[in-house]
Amino acid sequence: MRKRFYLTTAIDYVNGEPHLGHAYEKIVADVIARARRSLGEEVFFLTGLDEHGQKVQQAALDNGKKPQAYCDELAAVWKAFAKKLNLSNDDFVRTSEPRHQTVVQAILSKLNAAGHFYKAQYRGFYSPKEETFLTEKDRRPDGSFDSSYGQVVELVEDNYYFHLREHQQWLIEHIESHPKIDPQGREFIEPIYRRNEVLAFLKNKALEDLCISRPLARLNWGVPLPFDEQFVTYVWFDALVNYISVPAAQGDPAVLAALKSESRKPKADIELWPADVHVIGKDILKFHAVYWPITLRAIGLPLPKQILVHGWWQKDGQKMSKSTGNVVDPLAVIDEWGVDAFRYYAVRELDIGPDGNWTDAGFAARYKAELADGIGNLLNRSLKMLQSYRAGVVPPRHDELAPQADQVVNDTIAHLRGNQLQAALQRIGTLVTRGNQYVEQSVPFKLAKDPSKAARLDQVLYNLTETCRILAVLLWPFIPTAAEKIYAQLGLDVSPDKMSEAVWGRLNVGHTIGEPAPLFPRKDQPSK
RNA sequence: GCCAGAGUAGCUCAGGGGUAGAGCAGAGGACUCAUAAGCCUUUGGUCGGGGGUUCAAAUCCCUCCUCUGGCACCA
Repeated sequence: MRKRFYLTTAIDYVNGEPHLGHAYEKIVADVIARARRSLGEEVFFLTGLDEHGQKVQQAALDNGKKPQAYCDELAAVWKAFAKKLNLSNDDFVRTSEPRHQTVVQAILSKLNAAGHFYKAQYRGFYSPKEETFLTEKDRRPDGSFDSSYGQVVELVEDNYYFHLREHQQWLIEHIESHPKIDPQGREFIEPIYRRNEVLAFLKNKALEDLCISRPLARLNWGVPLPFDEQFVTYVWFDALVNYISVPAAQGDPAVLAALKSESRKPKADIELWPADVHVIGKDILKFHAVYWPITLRAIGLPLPKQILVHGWWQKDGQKMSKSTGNVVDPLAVIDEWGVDAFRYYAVRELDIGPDGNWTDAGFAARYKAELADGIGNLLNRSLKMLQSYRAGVVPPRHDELAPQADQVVNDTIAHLRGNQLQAALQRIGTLVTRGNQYVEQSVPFKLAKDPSKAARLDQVLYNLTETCRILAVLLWPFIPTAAEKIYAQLGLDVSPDKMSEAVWGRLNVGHTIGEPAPLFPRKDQPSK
């Protein structure tokens, strides 16, 4: 029994269509999850849905449905989306689930009993569309509000607030004192410029207390406050708790102890909290880097080890927007190109952190150059030669390319441990290039014409075949089904899902490979 | 407005006082095992403008311009 590598994605707001941004974040998390499993760690990968709130309530009403029934329908869509992306998540949380809500209420009770909340009257402007309170600062000189807020109403109402100010100093210190949490030098908040933003935010002004309730009269689709039935919980407070409500439901001893839960029995074999990585978008950094750590501290739980912040995608250099039709539909791309190509491009094109730019031409170019003509062609030419010249039977081991393969394996593992997924793919790409160069230099097709060169041909064919096998193991976290196809073509009936197999020489003499077939079929674009 | 960061080859970016780099795109070549794939060679740049420090500046300083991000919301 040992602690699992626990990683999460943001939970998506159910009331919308899955788009490229959602897909990207989930793929990044999935690659990390698969990489860690491949490296031999026990992993728990969580994703899910945020279902409460005004907009969902309103949308359900507009559709003539009860919120729960409405969410059930949409949840099916989102779960199918996760499957389509080939996510390897271990659980899928929905905030409307009882297992989640009981934890939210237990936390609210605990924090309230400990005096973290107070009730106060709020008077001011509110945007139902954005579910947010507005201040005088949000007002334009003429007194109006930006149209993005929709209809703005003036409210006078009581609400519960979470004392934050007393937490400001220790949080600053925590962020500053946790710059390096492992040998790769990962920050508590990464990339470092996001960390600096949070520090600047915390240092520049006093935190305003967080409003954690909404009056039942205005919103009933939420988790009721256990100590005041006239209110439900603010959606953000509700949503963040998913990161520990699922561990609680799974029986994580640390979380259950903090909640003093008597209804659930700890399971000794499930140690999840603290999370190793929260993968989030830059838009929700403040919730994860400020409100969430403070909430955890108040509950008495340790903080997550890392918040990994990714950027946003543009399409053709422009912000994606439904109204202009300037969007990338992940499902359409996957249907046309396959899920592996989609996963590959997303991770290869955009490093975790900066914003990226999706272009269809760029996608097609990478598919052709790196997948079809790169790894795909190397595999195909290697196996076809082994099939033609040696009837598909692996010759005796030979280690000509072993040193370079070992280096690529070592570097790739280091990159994966540091969540440097783009760098890992780039490094793997150098082994593909090396394989193709090796074919040109060793000219096996010429050796095959000269019977006196048979021994040399054996050597070359072994090096090529073994390189392909190593590549399958390295690529598995990124493009699992393609990696498995490589193994199948090599005649190996297991999955290349263990990095410990990325060791030169595991392919045995006398083994017979399977049938070669184009891994990423070339797509000749109709010339327009 | 304020605070960061960035402006280097057609594109994406690395370099960070001492002869300008990579990948892709473009051009040329030899080959033929392969998904007409791959490999080799190669053309591109007064390193945003101006001023300064220095024997020497893409690199340090000043100034201006432009872009991006954060300061208020959103995967």
